[in-house]
Amino acid sequence: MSWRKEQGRAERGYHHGNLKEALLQAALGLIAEKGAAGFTFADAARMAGVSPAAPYRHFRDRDELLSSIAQRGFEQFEALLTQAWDDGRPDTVTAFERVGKAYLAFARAEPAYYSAMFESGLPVDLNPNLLAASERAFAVIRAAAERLAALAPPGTPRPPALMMALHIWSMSHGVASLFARGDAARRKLPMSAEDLLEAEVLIYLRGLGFPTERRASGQDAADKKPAGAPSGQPSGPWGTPK
Amino acid sequence: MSWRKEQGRAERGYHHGNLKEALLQAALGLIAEKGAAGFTFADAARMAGVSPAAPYRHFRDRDELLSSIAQRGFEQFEALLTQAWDDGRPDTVTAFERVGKAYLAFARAEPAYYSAMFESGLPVDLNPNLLAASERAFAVIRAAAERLAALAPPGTPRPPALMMALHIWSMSHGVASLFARGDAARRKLPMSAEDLLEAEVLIYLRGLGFPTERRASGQDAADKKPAGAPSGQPSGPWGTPK
DNA sequence: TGTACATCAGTGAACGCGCGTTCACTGATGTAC
DNA sequence: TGTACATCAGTGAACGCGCGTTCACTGATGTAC
Repeated sequence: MSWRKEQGRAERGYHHGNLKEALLQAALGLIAEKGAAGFTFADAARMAGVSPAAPYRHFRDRDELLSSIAQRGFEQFEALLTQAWDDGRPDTVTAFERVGKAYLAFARAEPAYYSAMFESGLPVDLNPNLLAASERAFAVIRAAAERLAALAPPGTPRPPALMMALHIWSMSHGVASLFARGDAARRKLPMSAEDLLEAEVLIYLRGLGFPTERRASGQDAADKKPAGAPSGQPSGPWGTPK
Repeated sequence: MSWRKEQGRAERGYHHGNLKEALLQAALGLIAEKGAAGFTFADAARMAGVSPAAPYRHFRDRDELLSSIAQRGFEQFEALLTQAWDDGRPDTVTAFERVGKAYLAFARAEPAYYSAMFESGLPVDLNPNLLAASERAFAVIRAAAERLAALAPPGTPRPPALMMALHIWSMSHGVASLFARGDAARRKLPMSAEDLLEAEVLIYLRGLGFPTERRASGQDAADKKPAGAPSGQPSGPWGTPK
């Protein structure tokens, strides 16, 4: 946000120059503040410092603006997940865990995008662009699940990689929606959402036959995690069972 | 819905007789139709066949009506979960699975309640009645988790029962929100949400050390499930891994 | 059993408001020659 | 390099609409005696 945006029309001249972008930013702010349902076209125009008719040059209506935001959200989400996955480095299980945490981080850091993507009531299946963006994001999780499936120890029955990916998605989504959202509807929790999800994923992976002692694959040297990070007990991230 | 409700004022007389209830029902219908954000006080009044001022005799404002619905939703939810849990019969694992399915069934059958409870943006933590109702519902899951924890085979590390309960909650919530919602925002899935969740919970339970061959505890006689129900392969509910 | 009165639930008209959308317009920008 | 013109982006006034909320009111119900 450059300071020029704050100046309003006095210094702006007749043409805004970057109104489409400004409207998207304004809407993001409004959604973060009042929820996807609370934002209005007129309000976005006002925040961008233009007349209420101006947005119609760039978006057919409110819904088109909202789906643009959802779409951009999925793109950023995909980028974040890709970065977290880091092609499975230093080892598949660690990277997999990191993807889950990235999911939470996104919900927390970008409540407006999250809300537009998952809670705005937009029928994702009916909007081809949106659906494609959503699927590209999910594809990151799916690719990670494929790698995990290929690595799974034999002997334990396991579902297809697609289903594993859907499991991870729904775990992450459940924790994020209930406990890691960036707005007032977040529920309080006697632990961090990250620890909750980490334990959940670890138990799940153990159910697939993976050994889940931390750093079991012996790649400690490559592990980027700082020493002293929480949840490092050998028995898992939840302390000692009684 | 009795036919009398449809008649409007002509046969109703000056007093409605049951306006509070009628407003709740009307709001439920509107929320199911247009989402929690889309329903208006005036619309509810219109549907109940009274003037726009009448609702103010029963609810301070729109928000109070909305939280009443959320609260009632949590109460019905609690009842449904309690019934599904059935005090752990015929065996704990089976009953536990059934609780998960009841979660999905609720999301599907009562999209309006579900939306008011989880997606309306109501800050549950700030409304004591609502919070209490929400916690009573969660307590059912928690009690089930306690029983499960007490039963867990020794040797496998496991988290406190509270955390296990939160895991089940978030799994169910994730699957329900993404794939089993009763409205247009539901995402398509190449399998049933029920099967997805069942597999997820089974893998999770296996990760806790439970044997997960179906009906492992030998109480088949008491099992209420009809023969021929899907997902009965011995290796789990997802078919044969390749 | 009847009457007087208090209480309650819903009326209907009115208000100010902000929204979405349209319209003819105008100032700015880009381009052909 | 200059000019004419087309195109584009934003204006501002206006519209109809439905909402939330208030108000004095009135019809119905219940109750004391």
